[in-house]
Amino acid sequence: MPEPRWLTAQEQELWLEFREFLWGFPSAMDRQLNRDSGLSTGEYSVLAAVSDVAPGSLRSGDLAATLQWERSRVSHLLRRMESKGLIERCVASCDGRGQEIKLSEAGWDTIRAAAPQHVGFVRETLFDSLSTTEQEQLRTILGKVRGAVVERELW
Amino acid sequence: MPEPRWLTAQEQELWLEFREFLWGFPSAMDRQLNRDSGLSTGEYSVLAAVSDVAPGSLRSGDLAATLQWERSRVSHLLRRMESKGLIERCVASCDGRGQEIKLSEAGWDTIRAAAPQHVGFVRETLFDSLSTTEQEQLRTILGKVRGAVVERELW
DNA sequence: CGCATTTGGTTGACACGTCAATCTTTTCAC
DNA sequence: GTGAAAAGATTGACGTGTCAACCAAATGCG
Repeated sequence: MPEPRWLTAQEQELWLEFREFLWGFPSAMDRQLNRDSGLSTGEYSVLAAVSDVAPGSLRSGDLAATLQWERSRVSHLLRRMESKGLIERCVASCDGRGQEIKLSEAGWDTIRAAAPQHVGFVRETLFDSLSTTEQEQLRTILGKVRGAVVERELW
Repeated sequence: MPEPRWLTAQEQELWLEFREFLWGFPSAMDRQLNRDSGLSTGEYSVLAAVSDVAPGSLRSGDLAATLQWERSRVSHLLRRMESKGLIERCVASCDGRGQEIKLSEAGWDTIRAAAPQHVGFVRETLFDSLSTTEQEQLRTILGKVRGAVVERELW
């Protein structure tokens, strides 16, 4: 077994910062959403996705595809959101297996109130703090790292 | 209430990619660790942290400080790791409240086997795929975004 | 038609993190 | 010393995600 190439001190620093960021940013987003709207990131994603489609309702499987989530993850979250009164579910008209998802009144109110604040958070933290050049750099960098992960078949 | 500045199409794209990355990279890391060593990211962090200190044992609170985790998170994970036989706990000699954490034999074997592969993953995905310049750019960008989040008191 | 397979979705067990409450030992002011 | 407050750590309830097993409706092939 060849000795692995350990990280240099500099690399270690970047790696630590990177890992902290990977944990910290999503947590911050969660806190912002929860504080301002009582929503989790997942709940926000669902409300945003469903409110974004034209007919105002969505099949649960399509939702999973849109969000790139596992079916069961969607199912669990929808159950909790239904019990909170954020969404409504009924069997699909065309396919007896399917579930039609739509927002309740409360769901609409919630997403309408939450969206501006959440977009504000994203804009202020991600876009206002980075130049256009840096945004391009970030995109490039994410793409490369993602590519390397995909190559290893771990994405 | 002023109409928020919504995201442009370009911004939306970066934002989506960013969010996917924030979810995807840690998941990939988890998969790598679990596949190669049967460890979760958290378990790896604990083994790495404890194995890194000179005396080979650590107070649970110091571990929490090192990892920047909440005490209860550490406590829960240590309980699970102890039941798996990865670590051992005993009351601290100098302070009856404290817990001394040390790796079991199995814990040592596990971290010794896991570390090279994990470092390999990090190196191949993060460092080999980015130029030195890009690594610097990434560091700058993360710092700026983090700063903006900190300013909003959400980090 | 009839039955196996596929597809849409749910469920249960479990790992993980957070928060608030709790417990015990230590500290410290008097 | 003694009692209140602080410090170290655990616990329990709950939200969230994964995986594997499962159920029911739809499909499709003989």
